[in-house]
Amino acid sequence: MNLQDVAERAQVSIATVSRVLNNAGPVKKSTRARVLRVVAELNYHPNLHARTLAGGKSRTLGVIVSNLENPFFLDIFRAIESDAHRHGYEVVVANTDYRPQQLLSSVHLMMGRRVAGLAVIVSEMESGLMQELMQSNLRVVFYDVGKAGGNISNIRTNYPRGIQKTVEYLYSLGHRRIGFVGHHAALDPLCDRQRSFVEAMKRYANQVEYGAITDRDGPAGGQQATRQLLDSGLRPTAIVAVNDFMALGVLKELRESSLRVPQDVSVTGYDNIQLAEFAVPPLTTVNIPRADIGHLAFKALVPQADDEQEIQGREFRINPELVIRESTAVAPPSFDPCERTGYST
Amino acid sequence: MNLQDVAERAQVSIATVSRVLNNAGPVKKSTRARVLRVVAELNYHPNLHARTLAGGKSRTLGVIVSNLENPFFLDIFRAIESDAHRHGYEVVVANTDYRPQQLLSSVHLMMGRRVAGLAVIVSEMESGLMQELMQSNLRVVFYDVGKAGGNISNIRTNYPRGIQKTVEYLYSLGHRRIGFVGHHAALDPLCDRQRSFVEAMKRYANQVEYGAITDRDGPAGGQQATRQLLDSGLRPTAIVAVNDFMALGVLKELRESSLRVPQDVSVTGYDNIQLAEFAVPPLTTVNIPRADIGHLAFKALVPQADDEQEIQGREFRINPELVIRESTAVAPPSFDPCERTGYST
DNA sequence: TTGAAAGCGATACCAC
DNA sequence: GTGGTATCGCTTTCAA
Repeated sequence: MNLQDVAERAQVSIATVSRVLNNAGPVKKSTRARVLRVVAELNYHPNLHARTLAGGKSRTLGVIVSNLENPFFLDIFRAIESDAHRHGYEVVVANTDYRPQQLLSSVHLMMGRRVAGLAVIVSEMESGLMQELMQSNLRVVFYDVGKAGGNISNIRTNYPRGIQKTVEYLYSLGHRRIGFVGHHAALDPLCDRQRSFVEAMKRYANQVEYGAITDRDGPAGGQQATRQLLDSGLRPTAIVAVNDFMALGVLKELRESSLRVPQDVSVTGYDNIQLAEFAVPPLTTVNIPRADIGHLAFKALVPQADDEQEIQGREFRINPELVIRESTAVAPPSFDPCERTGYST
Repeated sequence: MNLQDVAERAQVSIATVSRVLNNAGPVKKSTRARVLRVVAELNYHPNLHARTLAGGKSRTLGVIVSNLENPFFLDIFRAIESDAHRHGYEVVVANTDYRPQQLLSSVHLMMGRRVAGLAVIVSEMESGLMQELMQSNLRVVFYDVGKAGGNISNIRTNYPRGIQKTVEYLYSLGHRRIGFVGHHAALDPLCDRQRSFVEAMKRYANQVEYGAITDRDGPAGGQQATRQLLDSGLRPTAIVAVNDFMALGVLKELRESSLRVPQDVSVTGYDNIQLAEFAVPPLTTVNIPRADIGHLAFKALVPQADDEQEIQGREFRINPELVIRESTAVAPPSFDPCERTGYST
């Protein structure tokens, strides 16, 4: 069914039907009513592909994330979507599962859709794609990667700073043997996170750090990595998880190993997703305001009328704040002060 | 940038470029190479809107869910998406947040996109929309609602059966005062779930049931409803949550009220999402195989070559199985056997 | 206030 | 093998 069908039945031209459907141009009230009636009768819905093709403009935003299952990404997506809807935009989301190849094809798919803007909130960004995006004239906003300028905006949260605050806090509680639990070490941005941890540890002389990296984000991955960590021989008094979602698994493995949190081992997460409050015990973590990030992303992609100036190519900074709950406490007295070191993946 | 640009630069007609891009029809190897080189140089990506418009077919599936945040829905979506990608389809997802109005516009949006098929996995289905969908010739698959036939398939999980198994089990453990925690009682399908609980309870004479319904799916909603339940005066020895996601909040509220699970109060969920295993204590729940549901949905929407016959309008049934973990135990001795009854929302 | 017609960027059929 | 062109369903001038 198409405009033609509606037009015939309503005894008008397709141009008129189009005007009615778009509230564009003058239409006599009676004609308008008649057209609308026919549209309803026929249950007609305009072909959006034809519409964007003819119209030129897209009114659709693309959002690409690494792992929709991790509430961190979902929250950002939802904030973008809500702003978008409020402004008459649609958004289509793509999930990459941390696969660079999937990211590439998702980006191309979005380009094919001629989206009005693209938010790339992923951990698997690679420089080649970065280049391609910069050369395109697609409006893009990145998360914690790349630099602003031209068609590119970005949002930075300073992960190292958050980790540093965490390590500092644990140190102040007397923790010396601290383990790190992460995932996908092969991806640059995630490797950087791991490195942030190592750097933070270095600031405190004679520290031992140990990391276990798994290939899955999420509770199951966190649990597996923790098992590794415990088996490694290091007996950490604290474990820093790369994010809250993984920390959930850390807690579980400790519990199953009869280690009490926080009496025996302290645990920290990152992001402050809602589940962090529902964990047992509630997680000490670093707050990253996902909703704000979503709103900023939207602003970066859709120039607002009331914006003082051109916002294209802007850089936004977000400050990570430590949120202390019940998964951290003073380090237990050290029964076995033998120091070991090592970093396995 | 369009086919024309590529064609000119490669010194061929747009028809040839199209052939190359679609691997359709014969093209001389050298021409093909030249075209591909130009495509790469220009970083050209075909306009998908034009493509679907011209081609007629869509190669995109629509998925509409009530709450992406609830892993139940996300898991189904991911299964559909994975099958889709394997078969060269794309999928676009829409979230309704349990709002019938949002469902309606999402459906219309999908129609506008001329999707090849639509999976409607929601709790807010209303009969009017149902009718509209049946009259359209869009291939649709529903979850736990409507009946198969024509362009409509559906997948049924027999929620009442699962709840009955749960209540039966709790009863066998000696529980008599059982509370129910749900959300969005105004929506028919969710109201049915609540009713399933009441029915199950009725099978056991002299039973008291009490329900607290909130307006949010999820842990926060679960917690709030549980507080209501505890304040109500009924002192339940068991709480049945409408799903695992809410049960997470139930557990938290009980913990904060110094009620031990399962010693003081037993708790059950529904769905068997992964988080159920990570809850403290791990949740007794009813397994609903989300991945299978996703695969079935895909099968219902995309007729497979190797399918013995027409699968359109088929009905799939799924059997809910009780999964016993550690959140349920024998009912504690009854200190206060005063019976109360009531059902608040 | 309305209609006719020129695109939008592809696909696909038909010639050559 | 390759090119020309009708067509998909809509938006958008331009005339009437």
